[in-house]
Amino acid sequence: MRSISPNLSVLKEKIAQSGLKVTQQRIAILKALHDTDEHPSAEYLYKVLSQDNPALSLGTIYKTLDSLVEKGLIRKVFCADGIKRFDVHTDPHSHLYCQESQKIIDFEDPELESLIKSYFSQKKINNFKIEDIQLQICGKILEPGKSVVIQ
Amino acid sequence: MRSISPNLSVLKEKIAQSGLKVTQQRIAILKALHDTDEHPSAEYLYKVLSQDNPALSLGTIYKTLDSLVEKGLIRKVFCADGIKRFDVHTDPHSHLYCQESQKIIDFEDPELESLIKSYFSQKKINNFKIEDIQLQICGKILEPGKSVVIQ
DNA sequence: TGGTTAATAATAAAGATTCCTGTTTAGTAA
DNA sequence: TTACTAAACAGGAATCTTTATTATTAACCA
Repeated sequence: MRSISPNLSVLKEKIAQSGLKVTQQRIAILKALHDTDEHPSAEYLYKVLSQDNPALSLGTIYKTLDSLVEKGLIRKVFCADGIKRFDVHTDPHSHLYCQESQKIIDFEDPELESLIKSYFSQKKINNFKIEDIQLQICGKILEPGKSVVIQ
Repeated sequence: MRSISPNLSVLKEKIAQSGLKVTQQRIAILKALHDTDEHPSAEYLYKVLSQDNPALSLGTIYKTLDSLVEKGLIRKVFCADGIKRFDVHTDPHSHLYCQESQKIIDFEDPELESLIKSYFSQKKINNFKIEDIQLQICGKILEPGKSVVIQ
C-alpha cells in the first residue's frame, strides 16, 4: 500500500532544496518516515532509529520533525490522543483513525479530495486564510490484523 | 454565535441520563464547556473554574472530561498541537484552526456536512466501522480581534 | 583545508496527563 | 431522615511528552 521509498540521494536532495543542512540525522529521520505507514510520533522514531544510531538524541528528533514540517517536507497529523504524529505524505489525503489501536491509515480518494476542494473554492470565509484541510474518519478496525480496504 | 447554554437542571438531567452521578464538579465542568466558544483544554477549565471552586482538582477535570466523552455528552477535538481539547457541540460540524493563536472556531454548514455524509454513505470501506467524521480547516485569522465570518 | 555557523547530544526543565490513596459525597434503601 | 455503599473527589506523586540549555561536533563554503 505504501509507495516505494525514495532512495538516499533523493532524500538528501529534498533536504538540501529546503534550505536545511543535509545531516545524517535528518536523512535517517526522513527515511524512517518514508519507510513506514505508521504516521510516527517522535517516540516511535526514537525507538526505531536508536537501534542503528544509538547516539541519536530524542531532542534532535523533535527538532528535526519541526524543521521538516516548517519546510513542508512532512505534515503534522491531527490527532485526538494528544500525541504529535507526522506524515511524509504531503499531497491531499484523509485519515482513518482506529480508536482502539490508535492506528492511522491513509485514505486516498481523488473524488473526496476534489469534492472538498471544489466546495471550499466556492465558500467564502472572511478574515481567515485557508492553508490546509484535513479530514479524519474515526472508528474501529473490525478485525485487527486484516487490512482495511477502501473501494 | 454560541448557542444559549442550557440551564442547570437540563445539565443535571443530561448527566443523570448518561448514568453518571450528578456531582457539583461535573455540573460545573459541563456548564463551563457550554459557557464558552473556546473548545477548552483541561488546563483552561481548571483556571476558569478554580476561581469559584478553589478546591476543584485538576485530576477531577481530566477524569470528568474522559467520562463525559465516554458517555457521548462531549467530544474530543482533533488537534495538531498535542493538547487535548473538548467540544460540547455533539452534532456534526467542522473546525477552523488558527495556527497562530491556537483558536478553534466552529464551522457549521449543513451543506458541507451533507456533502460529506452522502459521500460516505456510498463509499465502501471494508473492515472498518465509521463512528465519526471530523474535518479541520487550518490557516490563519487575518485580523485577530475581528471575527471570522462564514458565508 | 580551515573557519564559521548551524546542528547535535546530553541533560535539565517544563508542561500535560495519569495514577494512587485517604476522604467525601451522591444515590439508595431502611 | 438516617445509615450504608459505591463512586467520585482532592491532593499530591509519578509518568509521559515536549521544550530549553549548553558544550561539542559536523556541514558547508571560501
